[in-house]
Amino acid sequence: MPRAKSQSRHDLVDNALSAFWNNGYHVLSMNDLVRETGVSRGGIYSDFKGKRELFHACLHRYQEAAVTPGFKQVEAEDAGLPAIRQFLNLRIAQFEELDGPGPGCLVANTLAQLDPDDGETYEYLQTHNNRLTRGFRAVFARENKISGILSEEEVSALAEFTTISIQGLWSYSRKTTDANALRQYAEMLMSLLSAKLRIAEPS
Amino acid sequence: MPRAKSQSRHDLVDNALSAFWNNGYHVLSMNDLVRETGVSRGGIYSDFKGKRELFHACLHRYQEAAVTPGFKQVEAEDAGLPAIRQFLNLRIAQFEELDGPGPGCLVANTLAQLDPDDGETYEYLQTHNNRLTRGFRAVFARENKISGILSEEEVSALAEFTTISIQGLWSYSRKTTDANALRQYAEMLMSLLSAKLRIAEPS
DNA sequence: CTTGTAATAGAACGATCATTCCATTACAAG
DNA sequence: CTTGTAATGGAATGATCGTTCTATTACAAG
Repeated sequence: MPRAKSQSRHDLVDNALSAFWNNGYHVLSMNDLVRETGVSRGGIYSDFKGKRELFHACLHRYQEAAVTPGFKQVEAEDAGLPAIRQFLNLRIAQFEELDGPGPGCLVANTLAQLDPDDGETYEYLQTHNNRLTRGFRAVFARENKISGILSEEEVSALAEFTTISIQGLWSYSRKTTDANALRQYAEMLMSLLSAKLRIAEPS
Repeated sequence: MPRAKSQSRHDLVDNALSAFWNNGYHVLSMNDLVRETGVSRGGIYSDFKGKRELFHACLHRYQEAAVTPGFKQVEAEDAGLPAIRQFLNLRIAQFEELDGPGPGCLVANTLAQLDPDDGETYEYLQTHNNRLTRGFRAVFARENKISGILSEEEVSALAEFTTISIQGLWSYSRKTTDANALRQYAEMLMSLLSAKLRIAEPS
């Protein structure tokens, strides 16, 4: 047993994820994947039917490796607006550790280069966005319960707005090296959300 | 003279633009371009050095063909928040004329699949975003002059936020067929901007 | 040690890529 | 009509793509 399969497969997906994330599905070749993951061609094809199936595994891993660590605070039972700010801060802090532009959001990147008839990938992206919107909506509903200013529809609309707007942030983070611009966006978003919910802005 | 060059070149870029816009740079092959534009391989290569140069011409055409028609109202000397709303409405109306999801924003799409060391394309995308931010900032500064609530820095931050946030809208429009979701986003954005500027929301 | 197996490196394959080239066609100018 | 030219369709090229296959290596179990 030259290589423990379960462990190697874990590393394979992990490394493939960051490779896809940084370079994009179409730009990244199998040669690149072999080099970046350290796993041979045969090894990859013994675990996955092909490039696309490996990519789908990476999309799944992306949730638990990149989204969940920050977003579980937003999904917590008692989460408020500060949880959303922490979610943004975490990703911006990760961005700051890099020298160049960040990889953005794998889901948003994939969406921009999605083959129109790739239904399987499409559904995954939908699931991701639904998760974000549901998390935001729960937070907004909780915050709104205090004042009760917004209707249920307005709370949902605000959650969907936040999901869409934040997609723009990850997209933008691929083009800039200035973490301050991202922080400024995050501050402004929190300010606008606080105002809409009639909540005193946190210092 | 079997084909008037100036006219054919105009059509070539126009058709190539919509092809790139819908399919993305890497997915679209030269065979596709020949088929979609109706111009032969030789014709394309006599006008452009290659696929990349044609794409850059399309990025340039994108400004005048897709961005300017709606955004010039925002850039007008007397433009206010309603001009921004009209800008969004126009693009959403164009989206509605399609049956499936829209092509989103060519700049945002390109950004998500940008080769990290393609500086020329990178600079073009920067220019596009600067144009949007400058337009928004002028509007916000004008609207803020009435009440004077926001500082100059806050006006700039709000403009940059708007540019980034709207990128998310175009990204999202690639995944949905529901124009109402886009309209709901636009309404919410305008509502948040109005609140920040302490302006009575337009009915 | 030998044996069995899992993973390797890398050749090979057919398809497709961007690009180049060329013989042919279409049409305006003379 | 003939001539010149601009554009065409399509073959050819070399590179690279995703995928398959094979001979070899590395290592645990007996």
